[in-house]
Amino acid sequence: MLRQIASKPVEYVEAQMLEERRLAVLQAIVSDYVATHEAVGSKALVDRHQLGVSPATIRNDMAALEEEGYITAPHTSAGRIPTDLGYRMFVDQISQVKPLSAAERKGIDRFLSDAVDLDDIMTRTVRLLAQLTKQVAVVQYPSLSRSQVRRIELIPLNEHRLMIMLIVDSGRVEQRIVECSVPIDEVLLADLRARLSVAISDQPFSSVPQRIEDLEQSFNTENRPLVRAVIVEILETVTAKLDERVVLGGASNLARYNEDFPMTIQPVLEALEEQVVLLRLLGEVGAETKLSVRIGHENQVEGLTSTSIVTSPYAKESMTVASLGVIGPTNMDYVNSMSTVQAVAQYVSRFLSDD
Amino acid sequence: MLRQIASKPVEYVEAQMLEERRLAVLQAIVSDYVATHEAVGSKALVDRHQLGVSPATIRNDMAALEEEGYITAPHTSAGRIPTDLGYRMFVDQISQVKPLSAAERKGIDRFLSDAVDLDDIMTRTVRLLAQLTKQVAVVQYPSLSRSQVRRIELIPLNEHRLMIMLIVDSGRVEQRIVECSVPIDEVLLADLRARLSVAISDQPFSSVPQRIEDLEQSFNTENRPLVRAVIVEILETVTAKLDERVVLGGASNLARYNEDFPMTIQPVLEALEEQVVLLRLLGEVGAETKLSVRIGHENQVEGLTSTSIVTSPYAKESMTVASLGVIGPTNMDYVNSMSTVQAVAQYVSRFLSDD
DNA sequence: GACTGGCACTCTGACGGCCAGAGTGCCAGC
DNA sequence: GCTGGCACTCTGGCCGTCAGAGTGCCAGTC
Repeated sequence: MLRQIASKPVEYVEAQMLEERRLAVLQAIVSDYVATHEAVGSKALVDRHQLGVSPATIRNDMAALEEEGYITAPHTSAGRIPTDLGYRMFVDQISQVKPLSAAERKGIDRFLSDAVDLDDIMTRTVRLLAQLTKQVAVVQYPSLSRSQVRRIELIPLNEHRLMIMLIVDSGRVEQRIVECSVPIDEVLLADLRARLSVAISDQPFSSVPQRIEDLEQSFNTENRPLVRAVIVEILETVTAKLDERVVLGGASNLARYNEDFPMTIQPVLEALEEQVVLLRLLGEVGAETKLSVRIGHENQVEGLTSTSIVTSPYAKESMTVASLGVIGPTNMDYVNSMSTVQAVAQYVSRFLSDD
Repeated sequence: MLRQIASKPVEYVEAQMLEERRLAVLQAIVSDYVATHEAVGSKALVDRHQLGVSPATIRNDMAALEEEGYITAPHTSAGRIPTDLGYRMFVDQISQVKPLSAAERKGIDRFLSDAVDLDDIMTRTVRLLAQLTKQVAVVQYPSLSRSQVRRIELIPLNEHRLMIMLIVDSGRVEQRIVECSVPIDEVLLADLRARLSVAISDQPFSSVPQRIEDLEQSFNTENRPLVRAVIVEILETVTAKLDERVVLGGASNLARYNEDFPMTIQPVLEALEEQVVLLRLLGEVGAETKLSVRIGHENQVEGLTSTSIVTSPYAKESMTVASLGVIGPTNMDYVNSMSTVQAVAQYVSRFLSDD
């Protein structure tokens, strides 16, 4: 788990050894603290880990680590706890995430494979994540902005109402209802549907606006109000923020941390109720292509500065479409969270792709 | 707010007066406790309410009320707090719910009228309820079992995949995907769609199974696999439990009660994460046609025996379609919760109906 | 120069005693 | 049936104390 150190000239070896032990100490502090949620002292450290030196030595290392900002003492005579920076260092040292056991993988596989549609996949995924990590899970629906329109349907509901239905390659279906002042003409509708279909079928969402903006011109003046109304609704659907959906699960896990969590959970719950906030959390990392960890204050989001967030994008046919992840206290079990999030993201990607 | 008492023979008037004062005392205790969340004593009671008697007298009444099980003393020398039975009595005494102020009504109206579709109405409603009552809100989607099929569409996605789309009068749209082993024949599809449409359009969901079960017989043997697959999916959609959707909001309000709430919030959060539980809560009262209040242990649901639930059904065109409500501690503000839930239910009904 | 054992120092958290405050139950009197 | 008075009780806050844990520093050793 520790970074492998290449061989160096002899004179540096000793200094390197020291450096290496410091890292080991930091790592030991983090893992002990994550396990017990209690400040860890020098004696406990040498007892529980094979560090090969005395507590006094460790104390010196700890003083140095504190100096460097990796750990901090809650008060004079308690042990040390990691700072956000300390967690960051710890996480960065994890070169490869621990693979899940065969049983775990099998469990994920089985749980997801029963899903009947996209909603079901999302719901199951969020439950799975929450259950496996014992934390709050978030799963973003495949983003429309990275999807393609598969098909468009215009379905008359009655004389004056029309349902627009956009079927997206990721399996999402977006509907909008248009009210028309004039009775809907079936022939016109078929024509409009056909032209819209030609214009945007199998095209990425992002290109839809430019592809349909001129469509109105090709219709008779008398028909334009309807055409315009439909186009406006499509544009709204394509651009509206609410297209981005997020599901949340395992909020009750937050309550478990109540005892040793430095803050009340209310601000966290509040933040989590804001879709916008969640999207920002997931979206910010969307650009990246791999597992991402944000620790404590690294989250700019108010109310979540005492939490850490582990996210991973997932893909459909090798195209990243959205992200998922878990949110927990900064003293969460990073190793487990990271491996679980990664594994689940892989499975979801697979299910979406060979769907 | 108190029950009006009809005139009685003279000899009963005095006893009736006593009875009446007891009720007033109970009512005063409940409203004080709800306001302060602190056990209320006899002196505070006479100070804050015009009871016209001395604390000592009140103490006698309180002793009687305690004897009867309406209130209880946390310990020898604290004030009294209402029992579930006491709240029940209090709630039953509320003959008519306080109407909301014009401003409040206007606020609700404005907030809901911006909704663009059913999802939006549900989301807005849940937020509104949570915000107005400062409690956890639950809103059930219009139940499919009480809805009618408005229209059915069969949309081929590619040669082997077909999307079934059921459009429901309440505005919900249910989709299912069918995989076909044989290539989909457009003509057959149009035929099937037409016959399905005749069979179930504008029919209640509950009658769908019997209406389509024989449909398969009228097709050629070679086409039956596809027809059967489609019918099976429709039946699943119609009967599946997951049709019943519930949205939840304002969970962060739970955290506010942390301090004076006798229990931890974890079991409550857990219960609220179970759709099944929520549905049971809302469903049990679904049969009733008006505002319903369940107090403390009256909820059989594990984890929610220290909470009270105020629900109201809402309707579309005078047909009850689902319920909504709020969940809070037993010492919630019943008067406000009841009037808000009722008002919101009315507004939602109105929006659904003149939709 | 790095490590170690020892020692004095400090801070927390648990425990127990103390006391004021609040509220009750009961009783005698009106 | 209501009231004022009184003794009683329980809680919660406020110390003071104390053991335990952990540190920082220093002098000594390899």
